[in-house]
Amino acid sequence: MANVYDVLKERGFVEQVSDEEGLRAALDRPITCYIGYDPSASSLHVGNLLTIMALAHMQRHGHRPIAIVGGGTGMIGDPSGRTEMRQLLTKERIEENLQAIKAQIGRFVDFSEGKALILNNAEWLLPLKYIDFLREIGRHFSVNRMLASEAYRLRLEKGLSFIEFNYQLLQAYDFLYLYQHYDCVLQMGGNDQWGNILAGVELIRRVTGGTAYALTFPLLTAASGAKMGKTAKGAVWLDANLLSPYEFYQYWINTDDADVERFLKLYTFLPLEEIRELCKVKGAALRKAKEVLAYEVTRWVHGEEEAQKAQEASRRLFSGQAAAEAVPTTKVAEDELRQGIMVTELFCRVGLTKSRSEARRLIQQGGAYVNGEKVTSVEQVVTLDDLRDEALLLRAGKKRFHRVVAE
RNA sequence: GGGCAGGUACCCAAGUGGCCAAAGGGGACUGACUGUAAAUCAGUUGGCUCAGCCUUCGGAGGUUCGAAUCCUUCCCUGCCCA
Repeated sequence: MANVYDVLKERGFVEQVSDEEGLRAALDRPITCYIGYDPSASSLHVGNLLTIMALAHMQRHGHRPIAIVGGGTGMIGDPSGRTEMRQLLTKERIEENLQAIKAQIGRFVDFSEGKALILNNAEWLLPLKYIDFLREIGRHFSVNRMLASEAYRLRLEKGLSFIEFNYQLLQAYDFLYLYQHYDCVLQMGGNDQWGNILAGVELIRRVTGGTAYALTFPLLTAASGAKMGKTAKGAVWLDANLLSPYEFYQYWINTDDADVERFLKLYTFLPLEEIRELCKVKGAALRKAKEVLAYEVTRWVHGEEEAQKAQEASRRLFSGQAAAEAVPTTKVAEDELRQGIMVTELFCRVGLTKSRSEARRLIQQGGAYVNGEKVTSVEQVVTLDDLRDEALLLRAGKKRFHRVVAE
């Protein structure tokens, strides 16, 4: 079997490694590795998906991945890469999120028979004794060095509270703990975690004399510069309740030309030759590759059936046909429709616009459509008669659709 | 605890008694062009019963015909001192 390191490297997962030769050699035999997840939200998002892909690759190559859900570190909040202190979450909130995330990761990684583990670092972090911790772990950290690091320099200008300053020690301690109790020798994470991960590698060396490795993934930004998995409307969630499979599919099919190949390598398991073949073309033909990307990722996250529905809905909408059920839908009382609803009100209600003023503007700018026909007046009213096949298709701009049904 | 500098719309950032729903930039949205891409150009970007009205400039009070702008007080942040 190929060495995972080579697989990860050629698919574009590797940004930095602490000891390339050493790690590659270590990966010749099954090892245990880990990635930490932050329980600050009840769902993971596309940004995390990259790291889940990495865990999946590890597992497929016979290694044992551990997913740490940061029930303990989540109580602190990582200052890296942030300019402001994050809001501290309550214990209850963290516990809820943790359960949700645990279930989510389970869909991508096989946790049966100890083939992978999912652990909550609260288990060993919460019982820590302050003085003991300072004497055993704290003494290995140089404040001077921490302050000099890139991760903290930014925050030094904006302010950094003591609680956040401790984050790195805790994450390093996690790694040490996993090294000692689970034989875990590799920690991976986004490149913003480089400093924290290295701190762990070093702590392991100082405390045990052992060797551990660090590997970071590129912090993905789309060619547009936007952070991966973030849209103006918020994160691209993996949870179907937070973001429907249709919308998820749309996110991917709208990928920049320049990103398609890179994303196919990172977010799908398609063989590299196939990906290269798909991306050989230029121009509009590249849309085929985007379709494959959108379909594959949606399938991996939401399952075959949902992926098919999303794809079909997408194809139909953009070829001018009626709306399929997978399109985001809002129910409106039949009585209300019978009496008639202002278009501005309707666009606002289904979330296509944030306010009626915005809907009004949209109409004035010629970007509002009902059943494919441009809305020409802000006064326009929609009634039951406008239903086609029991549904109403609203469109804002070029590609935001919403379906309305009566109930 | 003391001194200083700050807290403006999604973000950055002007404004320092009326001409301020608040410059400029970023972002976002719409239109043109297109390929559900990018780039480019143009417009829009607090709310509403929209030629008008209402609510915003850290919170609460106050001065004034009139405040984002002045005063009091409270909260928060940074820097310096302890």
